[in-house]
Amino acid sequence: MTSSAAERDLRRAAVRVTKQRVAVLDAVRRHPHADADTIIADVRGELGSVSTQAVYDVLHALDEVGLIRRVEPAGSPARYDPRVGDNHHHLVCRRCGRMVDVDCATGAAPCMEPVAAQGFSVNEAEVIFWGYCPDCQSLGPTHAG
Amino acid sequence: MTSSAAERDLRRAAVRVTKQRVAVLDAVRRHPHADADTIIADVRGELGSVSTQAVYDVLHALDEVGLIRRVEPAGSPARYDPRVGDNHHHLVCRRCGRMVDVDCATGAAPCMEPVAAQGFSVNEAEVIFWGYCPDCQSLGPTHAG
DNA sequence: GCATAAAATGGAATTGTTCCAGTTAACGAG
DNA sequence: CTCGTTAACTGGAACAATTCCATTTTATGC
Repeated sequence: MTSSAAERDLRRAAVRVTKQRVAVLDAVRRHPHADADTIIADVRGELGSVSTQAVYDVLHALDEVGLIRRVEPAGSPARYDPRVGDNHHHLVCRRCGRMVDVDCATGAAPCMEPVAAQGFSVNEAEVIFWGYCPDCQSLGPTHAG
Repeated sequence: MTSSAAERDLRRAAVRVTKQRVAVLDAVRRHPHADADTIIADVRGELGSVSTQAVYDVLHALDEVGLIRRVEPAGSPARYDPRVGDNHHHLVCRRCGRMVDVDCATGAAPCMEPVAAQGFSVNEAEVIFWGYCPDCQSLGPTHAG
């Protein structure tokens, strides 16, 4: 088996390369914004078996070295985003939970403005837009309307 | 005991007024951005005893009628904010979890811009600024640096 | 190949929150 | 102001997502 993209990226990030790690990174890339359960299921499909713990460990490790990004919308388990290195934001459907990327529409990181508000030193602005995805608009809100 | 502010607000919101509800609303107002545990402890201090469930129920009810607002920063239990009706955002300390309100610094709801992005209909923009509070800046990051 | 430290395993434990069935209490009608 | 209806509260069990722990396995440097 030749060196996959995931494998190279892991090696470059100076972390040990294991089949579990390669599989998890590939899974996140195949399913952008998926939750841990989805990743675990996908990885099990690839490798036959992996411990739940291993997947959580890998997701943390990948997040730490910046190969993936953890996003945690209110009321949802954590999601994992393979797109990193830019400061894009997210749009989440209130009904089905679907999540898509959005570039900061008003320019470069407009929301970083209040850098020194109340004596805080701010280094990240996390923006989540809530609404309804195309499929769910017709159906109307199920709850939390 | 005369009708308290909390009591009046509840009545106006057309929900039943119970001592638990009054106590919870007062507790949230006394401790802005507190989590459920803190509210439960405070309410128990006031009333002697309340079921955990009752407090959760009330918090949900108050959120639903718009008397409080639920905020859920990543990695933290839900917090409850008594300030409602405006679209202010939050600043959260990575070290101690302290949360403060911030008005949207770049004008009126600048982050609502991508209203129709990708076919979604957006009706809320949630912004969380991450950084270090004045007290924690000197101490440096404990983790997640 | 061998040593060693990092990663994976499996199982139990936590945390925050919700579900459920039964009891209590608020409040509108009489 | 008593009664009935229905919402709210109680207590206890259940749950989902995640983490902790001790042990075993495995990737990588020498």
